[in-house]
Amino acid sequence: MPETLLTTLEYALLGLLARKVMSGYDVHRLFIQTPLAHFSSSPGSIYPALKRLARRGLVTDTLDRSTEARPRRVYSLTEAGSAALDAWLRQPVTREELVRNQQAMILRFSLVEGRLAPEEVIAYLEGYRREVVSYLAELGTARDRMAGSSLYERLALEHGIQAYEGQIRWIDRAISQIGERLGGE
Amino acid sequence: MPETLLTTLEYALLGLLARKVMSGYDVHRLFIQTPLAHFSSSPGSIYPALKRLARRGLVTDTLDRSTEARPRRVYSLTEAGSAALDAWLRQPVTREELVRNQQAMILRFSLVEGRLAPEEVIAYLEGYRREVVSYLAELGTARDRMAGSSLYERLALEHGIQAYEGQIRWIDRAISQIGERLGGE
DNA sequence: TATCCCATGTAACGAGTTACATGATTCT
DNA sequence: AGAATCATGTAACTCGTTACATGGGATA
Repeated sequence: MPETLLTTLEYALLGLLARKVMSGYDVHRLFIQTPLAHFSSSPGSIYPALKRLARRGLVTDTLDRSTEARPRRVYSLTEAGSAALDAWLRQPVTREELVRNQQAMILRFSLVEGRLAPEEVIAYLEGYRREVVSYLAELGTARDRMAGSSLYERLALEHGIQAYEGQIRWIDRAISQIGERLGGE
Repeated sequence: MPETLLTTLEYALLGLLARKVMSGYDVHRLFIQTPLAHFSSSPGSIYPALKRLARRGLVTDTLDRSTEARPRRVYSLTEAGSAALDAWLRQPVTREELVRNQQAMILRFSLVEGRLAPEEVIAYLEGYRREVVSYLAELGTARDRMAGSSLYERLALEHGIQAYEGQIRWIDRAISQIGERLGGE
């Protein structure tokens, strides 16, 4: 039913809260420190996003007074939040995402541990691969039509093409590594 | 003086209008047809952006009644617009852009024809390369610190690392091709 | 004592998205 | 005649950004 009702940031928060309970400030520090999924670490985005998730019933907030003098507002996933996260993780890569929202695409992959079976992850990557191949075909014909353009425009298009070709190589490696883990058990 | 006062879309519009006079609808069609710089083609973004540029004096609009029954509102660059475009084209790649706004980075490159000297373009690419190398070093240490993470998280980080490595290869090729053109004249 | 970091937020603003609106022209 | 396309826009909404505000605890 819900296709993509939440923003990428909100799904990222669900994914983080699925692992451990966190406060807004914990998220803030994580976004500053880790290069994974480079979101804005500004409180003006994080706190409102957590509030929206709470309003929708996907997370609950509790005031933790135990540890420190000042209470921390910590958030944890609800059942509904967990379900929404899983539904999102199972969404295949679309052309739209490939072109405009690669961040979401790879974020989703990075959050599947313990939530999707390895076979499902491989299926996700195979769908991703199909989209890249199909888009590369389109970029190839675009390149052929570009004979009259400037060197710089052609190089810019090459930049995109080579980036997607690199993604295919990554996908193939990833699939084989996940397969190894499957076989090795 | 103006660092980045305009949005990426607005700079893209300046770059297009630098080549030829266009109407909002022309831009719309271009964004639909070409894979270069995949912006939204919705009129709700294009028309307001053109109006903003006009309000700032970077473009002028004139009603073209000659060609068709319904007048088309066509936009052309002003001197100030041309200067703003050039200033933007000369801005080196920053870490921030590398991580969060690659679109702008490559868009800028694709628009330099006839506006920047090949030597300037090569300098731009060398700056771009330095930023990638420096960021890759950081990602490498992040990977080393990730020993405890899941296979998927590590693969997600590899995705980023390999993408940036691919960019270095593209930069080197681009520099040598531009150099060839320089030498061949 | 003053200043920095922890930790939480709010307010104003700007830009993009979606959806709607309009009317003319060309195609079927 | 009706549908699709050309061509221009507007309105409502949401989200993210920037900047500001607050106040406790630690450090100089």
